[in-house]
Amino acid sequence: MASNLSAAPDFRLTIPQSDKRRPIFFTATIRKSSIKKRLPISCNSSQSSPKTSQNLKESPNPKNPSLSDQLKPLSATTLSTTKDQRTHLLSKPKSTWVNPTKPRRSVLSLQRQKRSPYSLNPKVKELRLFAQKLNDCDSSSESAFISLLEQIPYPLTRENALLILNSLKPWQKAHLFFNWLKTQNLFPMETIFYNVTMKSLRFGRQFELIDNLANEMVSNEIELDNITYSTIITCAKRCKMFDKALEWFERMYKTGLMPDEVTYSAVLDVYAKLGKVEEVLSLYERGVASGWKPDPITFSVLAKMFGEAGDYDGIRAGKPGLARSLFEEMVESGLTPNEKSLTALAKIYGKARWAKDAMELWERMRSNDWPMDFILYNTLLSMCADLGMEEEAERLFEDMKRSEHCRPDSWSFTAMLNIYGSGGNASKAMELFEEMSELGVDINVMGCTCLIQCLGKARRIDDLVRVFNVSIEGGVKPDDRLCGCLLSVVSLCEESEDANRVLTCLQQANPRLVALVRLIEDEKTSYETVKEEFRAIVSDTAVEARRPFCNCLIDVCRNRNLHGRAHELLYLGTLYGLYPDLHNKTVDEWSLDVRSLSVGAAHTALEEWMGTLSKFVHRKKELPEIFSAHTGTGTHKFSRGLANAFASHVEKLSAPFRQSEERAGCFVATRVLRSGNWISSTSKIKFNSSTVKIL
DNA sequence: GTAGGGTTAG
Repeated sequence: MASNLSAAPDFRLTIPQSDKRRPIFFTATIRKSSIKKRLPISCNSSQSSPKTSQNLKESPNPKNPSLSDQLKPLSATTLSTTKDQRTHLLSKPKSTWVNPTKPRRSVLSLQRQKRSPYSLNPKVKELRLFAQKLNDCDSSSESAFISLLEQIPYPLTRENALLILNSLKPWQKAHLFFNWLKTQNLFPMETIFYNVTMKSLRFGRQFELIDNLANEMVSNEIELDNITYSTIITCAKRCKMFDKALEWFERMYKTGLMPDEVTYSAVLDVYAKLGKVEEVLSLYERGVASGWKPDPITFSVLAKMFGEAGDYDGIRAGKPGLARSLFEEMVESGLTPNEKSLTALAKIYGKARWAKDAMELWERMRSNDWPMDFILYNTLLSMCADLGMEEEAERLFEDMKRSEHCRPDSWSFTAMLNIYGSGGNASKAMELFEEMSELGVDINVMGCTCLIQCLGKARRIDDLVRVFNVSIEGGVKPDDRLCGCLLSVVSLCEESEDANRVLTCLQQANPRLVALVRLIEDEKTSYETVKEEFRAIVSDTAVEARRPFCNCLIDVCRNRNLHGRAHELLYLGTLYGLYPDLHNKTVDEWSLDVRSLSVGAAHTALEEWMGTLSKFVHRKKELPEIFSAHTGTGTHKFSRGLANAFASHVEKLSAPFRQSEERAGCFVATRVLRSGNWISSTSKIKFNSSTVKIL
């Protein structure tokens, strides 16, 4: 086949814009350079320079499938792609893939790149000492470093140079040494010298230097091997330059080099970090179809992705199930899961609220004597916190105390504080706090937040104030979440004296927020004033704490019977984008989603919504058949109680919503066509139960 | 950190 490099098609992977949110497989297209309507995979894609592209000896030879080809939807090749079948595929890859008449092209090399054998260097000790001297010399002076280098008391053979290069840190020194070596012309600079230098540069996150070195290799026709590519790719990944990582992966394919499993799993992780779940699964499945048996590291990459991709408050998205199938497959194939694989899985089970699987996993870990480290212990404790498994957490915590290398640290204590906190066990949480001071384990801002939340719910304001003060003295820097937590306690306080004591704590952490509370409490404050101060504070607050701030402020108002102000705040929250998915309207159904709202904010939102409906009725505008309000089922520990509170509020308003039997966590009312006679009274709309059919 | 891949919260 004639190969004309300049006319070679652009094989960059592209995803049609309209397909970005498709649940199953995206469509990859091989784009000719003239077609520009597609989105590149990265938002900031940079093309390699023409010079390096040519030097890479890229070939359109179909034996070297491009990444785009790897990612073609399986439906276009041999597999159907429904979720059920995928789960089956993951558990029985071989039987699904056998196709003797048309074997699939391999996408990765099953043989991991061999390293050159380590030759024993008789001068290893002395050379290490010399390298240490180089490491110790003044980093700011290049000339001092070079002159010291020139005093090397040993012949600078290839092996000696490699040993020194390997021992130099930080990256600046390794880089200097490497550049100096090149000027000495003592021996040819082979791939391994570049690889070792690149690894050092990676520690310094010096992607640009690595990129330069890689291009230099291409120019000088020094072979780039799998170790080179995986180092480049992981450096780009660590620098969050995902487009560069993928670009180098593409370049590797184009030169005809097959990735081995290390490079391949590094790339899977790049896609995982980009949130491109379907692409990861596609690559994974193709790898398996090539005969690859993924190892525990690949499992961790996939499992971590599943853990982050799941919509855990929604319909569960099927991802935890895939992680479980993969895990079982891995164990069945004879691999022993390690600490990191187990950490990833424990995290998923916790987030997915899969208590039974979590318990079984733990039993298996114990009976099989699978490895544990302190991160795994801490993750298991967090999992117990997610699942409310207090006794199991206590057992684990005791295990840690008895262990030699996994003594509880501030993470472990925080997890325990979270467990006692979410279980409402303020006494045990306080015992833990005392234990921490005895053991000299400092409480951190997260532990402090959990404990204060717990003490606030138990109305133990004395303890709360003490914990806050001790934490501040111990160096805790309050963040926005801790402030939100204090504000939520303020909203719970029935006695103004208690509220004021908590506000005194909050004053130290966020005086402006306290000033806002004072403003909104004062009925004389104008809406415009509240709006301006609210906007200023929200824009200054961490994104994840903005909505909680607004929720709490609304709660404060409601608890002080300042309903008008609560409505103003809900409006402001909506105005500034804190409640983006609150309302949804289709022709047939109008819905209100209050899952991310506090009880007070949810009440306010319902009143607001019904007020709007009332206006529609008055104006005789067309109404949908169904009205629904989503409170969630309360499976998440922070959303418990919302459904109950909502139910009683609905009853108080005599609104005809009832919990739906078919749709969990959903209140539904429906309009009766024959009448449509909606009656409103005073400020609230009343759905007359004689005219409204209740589902 | 002895040429390459993956781990922890409120």
